[in-house]
Amino acid sequence: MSHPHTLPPMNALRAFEAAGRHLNFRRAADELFVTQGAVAQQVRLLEEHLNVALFIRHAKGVTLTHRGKTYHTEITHAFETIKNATTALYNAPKTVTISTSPTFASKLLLPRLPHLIAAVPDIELRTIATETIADFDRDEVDIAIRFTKPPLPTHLESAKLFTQVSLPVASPTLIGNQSLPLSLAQLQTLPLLHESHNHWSDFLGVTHALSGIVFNQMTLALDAAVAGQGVALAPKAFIKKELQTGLLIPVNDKTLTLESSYYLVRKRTALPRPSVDAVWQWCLDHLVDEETP
Amino acid sequence: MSHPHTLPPMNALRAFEAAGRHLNFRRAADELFVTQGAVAQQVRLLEEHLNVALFIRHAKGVTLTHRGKTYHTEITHAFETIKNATTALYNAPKTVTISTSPTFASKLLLPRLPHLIAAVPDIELRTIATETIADFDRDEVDIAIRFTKPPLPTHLESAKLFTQVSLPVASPTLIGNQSLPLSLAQLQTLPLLHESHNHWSDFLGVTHALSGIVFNQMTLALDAAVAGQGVALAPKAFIKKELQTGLLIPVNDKTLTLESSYYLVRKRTALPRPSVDAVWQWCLDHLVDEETP
DNA sequence: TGCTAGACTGTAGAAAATCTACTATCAAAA
DNA sequence: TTTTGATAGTAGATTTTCTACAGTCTAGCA
Repeated sequence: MSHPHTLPPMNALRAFEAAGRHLNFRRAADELFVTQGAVAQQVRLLEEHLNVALFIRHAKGVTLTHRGKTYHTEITHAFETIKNATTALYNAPKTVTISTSPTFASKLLLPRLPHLIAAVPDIELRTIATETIADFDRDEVDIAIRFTKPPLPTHLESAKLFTQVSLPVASPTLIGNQSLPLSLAQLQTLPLLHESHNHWSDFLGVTHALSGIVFNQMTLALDAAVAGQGVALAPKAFIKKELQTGLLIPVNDKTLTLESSYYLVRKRTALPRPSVDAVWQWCLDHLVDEETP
Repeated sequence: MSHPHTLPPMNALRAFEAAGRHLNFRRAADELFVTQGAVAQQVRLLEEHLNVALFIRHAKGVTLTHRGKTYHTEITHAFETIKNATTALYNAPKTVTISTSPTFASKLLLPRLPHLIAAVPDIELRTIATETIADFDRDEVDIAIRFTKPPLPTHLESAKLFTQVSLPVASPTLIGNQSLPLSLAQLQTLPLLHESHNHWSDFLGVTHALSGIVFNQMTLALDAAVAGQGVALAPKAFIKKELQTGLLIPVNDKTLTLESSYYLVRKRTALPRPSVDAVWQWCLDHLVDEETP
């Protein structure tokens, strides 16, 4: 007896589809890389399962019965759908998603993005720049750039990009004619530009509250510093250009090295991801700061 | 490496389809009557084959990735097609095809057809009445009624319906006031109605050509006899009604029994065919002539 | 903070399905 | 009549698939 609610055996269906298309078990077998007997067996199995004669066996080949013909048309349709969907999946552009902070994105990643795109032309890049850490799974993030410190969970693979070394910097217009370096005392007479993490206290070695403007993103604090609104405690890696062009200058030689560093992070996975590997490698080659290892 | 031209493993696809529908491997496993591990394994296999992550594994269940979602929609479609086609096949009316000669059809089968249809109400009956014997395979004939003699090929199953016993019959109007029975000599003075097989010679025990009208179907010869146009050599089983109603009467008591008989014939087949069995049985019950075994 | 329940992963061995390699048949064509 | 090209059938080998079970993870709860 047949069970109307169960699908027929899939492999038998596949054999039927090929056999019905070729109207020849041997050619169908060749297509499926099996022997003629295997196809004959699978077709017989399907006919028994459905309890319907699908083929008429002649001495020279087979033909489909009326009902077999109808059934074959629909089954072929279904297999076409599967084949197309699978091909589409293969041919879909490989997307790689990079999660990072807005500051890292605007200061280091985005300026180099054209170069990255040129390096991996077949890959569709997606960048998620969020203040709060993105979830690898929920957001389908392939590679994250995170400000953290070891040890990382074992299911994550990581590579250090650079240590965060921060300098007190200001616009030359703010310094005016004061002679550099400024002492810490002199420094505190200037407006301090804070980022949400309060690193000025550490830098200055004080515990009391410090006045100044608080920005929730480092980029904003840097923009403010460039605009001459105060002194920012800026990670060296983020202000290379400003230092080079003289838009910002260190007000003294003291630096603050934080315990956390910037790491490239990704989930370890069983599936090979050549596109992710390529982007990962590009990041290692172009985002590692040699001067602040 | 993946082979774009080969379909993915069918059973893995089936597991993926169920898992994606339930978004839960255990429930998918229950639906497929396997264990949760089997589904997990099949899904993993598919992901490896396609080299695409289809599911995101959380601690509490799974969700589809973007690409998994797209793929799942299409695969579900394909499986729906298969399920519908299969259901349609199950629910298609069972057709049974009977092949017979036009004479047998008009004299014995067609008059009883309403009764047969009533006896097997779910079955769609198809009757092929041809002078030349129909091909079981080409014409997809399930049951044939054939005038033949043993032995039949072993791949055919057969049951004898009746022996063909022929009588010389004529319309009472043709006989007029001649007294019955007629001698063979008297008989030969009347017009003889021939069917394409020339049985009159055998009946009369003569070798020379006999005059008369030749019909290519027995029914036509019988109609001619009823119309008083001559004497026909008619198989008893075909003229029961005419004898009963007196439209035809035997002109003497001599009969001709042919070597061949009417047989019910069908191909032996591995597939169970309850509808064919039912029609076969009805034929045995209602077409066997007890009087001419 | 620790526990529990529910969900997935991974793996070895068992079970089942599938394939191969034949041999047997069949009928059209030579 | 023989040959050829096709399918059927079958036993045993091979491959796939499943089960069973131990491990890991995490949300929710006490």
